[in-house]
Amino acid sequence: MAVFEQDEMQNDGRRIDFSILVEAIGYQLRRAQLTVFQDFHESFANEGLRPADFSVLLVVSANPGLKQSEVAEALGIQRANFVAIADSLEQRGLAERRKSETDRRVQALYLTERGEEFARGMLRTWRIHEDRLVEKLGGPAERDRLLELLGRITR
Amino acid sequence: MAVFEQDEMQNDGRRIDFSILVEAIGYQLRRAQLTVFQDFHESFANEGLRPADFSVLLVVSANPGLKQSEVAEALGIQRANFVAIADSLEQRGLAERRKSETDRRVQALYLTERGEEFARGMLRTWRIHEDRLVEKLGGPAERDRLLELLGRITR
DNA sequence: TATTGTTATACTCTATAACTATA
DNA sequence: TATAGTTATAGAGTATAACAATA
Repeated sequence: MAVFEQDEMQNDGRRIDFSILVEAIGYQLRRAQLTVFQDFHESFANEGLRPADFSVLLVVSANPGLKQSEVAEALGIQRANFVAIADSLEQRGLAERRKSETDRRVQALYLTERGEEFARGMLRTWRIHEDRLVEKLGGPAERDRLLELLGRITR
Repeated sequence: MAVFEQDEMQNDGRRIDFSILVEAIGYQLRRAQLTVFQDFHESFANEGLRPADFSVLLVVSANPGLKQSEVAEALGIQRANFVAIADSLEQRGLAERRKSETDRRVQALYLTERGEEFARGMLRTWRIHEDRLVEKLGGPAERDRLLELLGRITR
């Protein structure tokens, strides 16, 4: 997304009137989300880690043995689209699929030892990213307040 | 996005541990944004109006005569991608391009009379959508607080 | 030379339908 | 019949390069 300031000077000195966009929750939510994802992307540029990979690694690490479809649904990812994500994590040696003994249809997901180690480093990088955001917000209290307000929208 | 609750019961009664995702600003921001855009999409299903169309109509209405590239940059849209948006608004008879007299390269944008009328109805629909969100948040004070926190991230 | 609008193109993300193997 | 994983595919949204017209 282009870097710009609201009510920025443009157009030969005339200010652009953003009208009610400045108070549109969806618009401001979208802009903030893009800003945060941009920072996330730069933080993980070396690892080539996308937000979806990050969330899958966290959930599988905390819930070893979950079915693919359970991880996918928990994260709001269609199971069809989850296949490529699991493929990539498996090819990178970070996760593995194991066929369930009791139901041969299901693939249970686990992190490899290398995956667990990768996740630990990933979390260190993530905390730096997150701390930068918390500082922008003004502190942990503001972070908590933001999360609480976002939660009211989501649930 | 799939409808789900955090820490929802899944996996035969075992709760899924979302680990630090519950306190990840980017993740919760993304979820909230998807929820709001989903509501926006349903609110404007009849008009077939996308968020980008909405923001362009608002900015052009409030700033008649802006150049295409100015509108695009203000909204964080690449000028190449803006062409199709302007095409569609023009084809629907809502906006029009007028070649500048002083600089024959630039296309200045204006809403048609029909476009202005459309925008007024659009705003009525939008306010219902927005009021629904404000109610979820708890009231106008919470809305203002959320916008303020989002602003700290964005700028 | 630089800028505006444009076209073409590619890449990511997301959504849907249909197949397979198992249950 | 139903479910889990998979494949194929299509549609958004977004990013970059290059071109024509104009400055």
